[in-house]
Amino acid sequence: MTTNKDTNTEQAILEAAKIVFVKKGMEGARMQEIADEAGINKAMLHYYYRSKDKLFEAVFTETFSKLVPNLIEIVKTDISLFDKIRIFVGNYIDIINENPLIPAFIIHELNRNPDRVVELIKSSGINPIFFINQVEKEIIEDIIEPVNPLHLMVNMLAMCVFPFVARPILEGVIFNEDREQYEIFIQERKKEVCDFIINSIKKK
Amino acid sequence: MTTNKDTNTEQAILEAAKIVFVKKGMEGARMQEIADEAGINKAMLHYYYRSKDKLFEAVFTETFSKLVPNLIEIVKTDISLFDKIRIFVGNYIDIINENPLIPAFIIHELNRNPDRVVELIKSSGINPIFFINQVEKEIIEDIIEPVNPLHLMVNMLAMCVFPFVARPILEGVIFNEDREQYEIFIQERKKEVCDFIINSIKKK
DNA sequence: TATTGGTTTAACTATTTGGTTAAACCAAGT
DNA sequence: ACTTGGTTTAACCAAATAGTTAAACCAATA
Repeated sequence: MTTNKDTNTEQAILEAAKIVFVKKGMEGARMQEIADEAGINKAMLHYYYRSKDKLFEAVFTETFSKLVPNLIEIVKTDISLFDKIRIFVGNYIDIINENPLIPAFIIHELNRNPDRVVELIKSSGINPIFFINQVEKEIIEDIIEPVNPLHLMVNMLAMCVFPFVARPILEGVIFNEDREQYEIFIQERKKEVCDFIINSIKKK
Repeated sequence: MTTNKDTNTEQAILEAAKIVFVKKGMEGARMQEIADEAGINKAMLHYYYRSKDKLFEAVFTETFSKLVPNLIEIVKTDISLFDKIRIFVGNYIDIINENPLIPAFIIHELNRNPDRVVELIKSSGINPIFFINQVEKEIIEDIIEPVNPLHLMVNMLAMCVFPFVARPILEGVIFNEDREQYEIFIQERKKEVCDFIINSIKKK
């Protein structure tokens, strides 16, 4: 009947909604602002996505899934723990660096609707057991020092995510609003965090 | 003129507002909900604090200052880096554990109003230079391995804060909603994080 | 007891905001 | 050219919500 201009508009809405929702969270975002961002009328949002809730749901699911698949692959790959940590940390930091507001977005939603987020994670294929098993295996094989695998994993994730969540603080308090320096810092971290972890668990 | 019942009410409002704001953020919170929580009329909120903004400001400043002074003392104390890390991590985790929603609250506000938060931090007396200097000193004195002090500091903060921000994920995905296990995990971390850090930077 | 002045309440207002609707628009098919 | 059916718009509605106001309340005190 007509061209699939609908796909364009629908996608444009999603992109705009992503920008606004990720920045302001569900409650902070205004439908009007999303419409403006997409350069369309407010009624279009409802035409394509029924309600604010539905639109948010679409944005959240899409945003979340951007973070996951790559990392699942890495964790399942059959390589040494040290290599795995290097690749995981490097990729994770790179991915977040491309969408640096995502962590705060997920944290906000995690507070607002913990069950949904947990459910999403569970059904995403993320399973910490792979990583934990490998750590335990390499401890037994005397490749690394004894270490609690769960704490190790949480430490790794923490060090990757935190600098993005705390970006305004780092940029404002440490780097005197110099974005360049902050970006260098983030790039450094890919090596720095790995060295820090491996240094801590390697056999002496 | 009258008793200082006003102080009671004013304080009651602040407590109630803290609970609601910390949990739901500025936009998610409703004045009516705060009034209900305080067991008073909605108009009282405006009588004592003029506007939602002003009330939020009061809550945020108070909440933030709960986090800071203790830690500033520790950082300035003249003890070895290892001792300092042990005390800092232990105290920081304990303090947050008493108000576990504060980190997410600050993160949310950090996104909404970065400048205000950065200003507040700057004027709070927090100064990373003390910590950084000590790290550099102990490197020169050959007490610890060479390490980038800034990354070290960020790593430490990250590992302390992250488990609270990600609590629903840990509890839901790792501990199968068993709050007890999560609490044990947090307690373990006070030792685990310190060992992890010190292990990484100590001379071999 | 009557006055005073801060405190509290209930009812009200103005505005914001998510959502609806009916009509206009436009590209494709006949 | 005209019909058709999805797309887009402007105007509108209803609910939610921050904020206001005027009157009632109450404890101290003269």
